[in-house]
Amino acid sequence: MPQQVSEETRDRILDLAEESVLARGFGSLSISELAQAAALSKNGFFYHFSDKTELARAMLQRYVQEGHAIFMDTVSRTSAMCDDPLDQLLLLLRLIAEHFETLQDGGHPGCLVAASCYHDRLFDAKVRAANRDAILLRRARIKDLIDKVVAMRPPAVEVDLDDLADALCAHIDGGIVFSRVLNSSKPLSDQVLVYRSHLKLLFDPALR
Amino acid sequence: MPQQVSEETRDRILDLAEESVLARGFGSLSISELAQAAALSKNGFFYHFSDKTELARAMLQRYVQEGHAIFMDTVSRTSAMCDDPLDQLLLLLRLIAEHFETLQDGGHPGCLVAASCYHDRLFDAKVRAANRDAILLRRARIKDLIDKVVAMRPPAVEVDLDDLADALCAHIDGGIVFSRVLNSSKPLSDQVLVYRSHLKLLFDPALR
DNA sequence: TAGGTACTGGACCTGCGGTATAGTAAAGCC
DNA sequence: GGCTTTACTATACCGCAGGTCCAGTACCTA
Repeated sequence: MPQQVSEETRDRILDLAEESVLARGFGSLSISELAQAAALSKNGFFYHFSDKTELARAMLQRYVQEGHAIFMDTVSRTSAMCDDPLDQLLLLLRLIAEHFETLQDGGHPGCLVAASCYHDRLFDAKVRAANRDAILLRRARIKDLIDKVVAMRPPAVEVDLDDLADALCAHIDGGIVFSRVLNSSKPLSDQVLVYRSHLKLLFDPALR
Repeated sequence: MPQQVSEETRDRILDLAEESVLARGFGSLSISELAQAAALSKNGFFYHFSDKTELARAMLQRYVQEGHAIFMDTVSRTSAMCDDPLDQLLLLLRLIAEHFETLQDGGHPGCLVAASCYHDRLFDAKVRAANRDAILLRRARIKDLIDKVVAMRPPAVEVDLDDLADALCAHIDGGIVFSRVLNSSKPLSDQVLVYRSHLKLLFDPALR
């Protein structure tokens, strides 16, 4: 009865799978339960995904694409709002922190990249490679922003810019762990603000 | 045939379980395989742990205790090596970074606290509470060190000291993700050094 | 009306978590 | 030397989940 298009059902499965994987881990994801939650038979699930690994691949791909789109969208909004690269970056971080803070009950659902890195032996080399590419792409996009800042004013101390770019993701991934364990969205947004404060110290001449 | 004491076998099981959980996640941990790897029958495993949840509890408990002991040991070594609190803290971070850098092939095995926070719905409230207490304890120990620094010299900008203490764990947890995904120990030690550089900027008067 | 799409239902196999029962080799004790 | 405890093994079993196979079927499009 294909009144419902394939894409819709696929996305519904991915939504439910993502929620479950972030809460219980990939190995504990039950395909029967997942199918039931998506109002499908077990075979209905296997019509869309050949097996669990293909599901994992699709989840990660969608997660990375969506995350990248949201990030780039926020970047373009901030660059429209102010001219100075440092102001743009600081504003971006404030927006990210505010976004995280508005997340209610239970805080951030979790980062699939971080979660899947703790399941990596479950996946094949393709999935791991996609994960690596996703991380390197994000580092590159953040580094673009930092590079623009550095071009205008040198940092207060010497620092590797790749590492500095990675540090944002580190604060976020670490902040997610705190937020989950302490069951509050505050530690996550606070970690973004710690990073923001670090960049201000590094680049803001008014503080020297 | 009790020529081997219970503790030894238990620790052997926990070692193997930890390795497997960090590589594949808790849900994918097979008790049959685990028992076989530990040269035990399946019933031999259940002699030591009543079920998977008790295994998880024991793993986390041991991980947290050992981690705390190593951390406190390193702290006492650094406090014997220099007098100034800032020097002690900066030295501690350098030692931690160096320790991480020496880890070969595949880098850091992973943080069980971070891994288990992505499996938390699998565990009971007791395990989650223990996890929370472990994180708060570690935050408190790091904050002790930062407090001593602040007592001697104020930070360059206002910053929440709890958040600053959390940031170290965030850099480490995030660094572990990078190290695992990029298959190198460097990103992890670099993240510790980024944190170190941040603290120097905040507290070192020579940089102002 | 033919063929593709998006499924359902049911049978089946394998393997795992977990339980139960019976047995056993070694060590410690009295 | 016998008794108990410790630390297991072996075998059998249950229920459930992942996954495969096959036969069908309601709807849509050409």
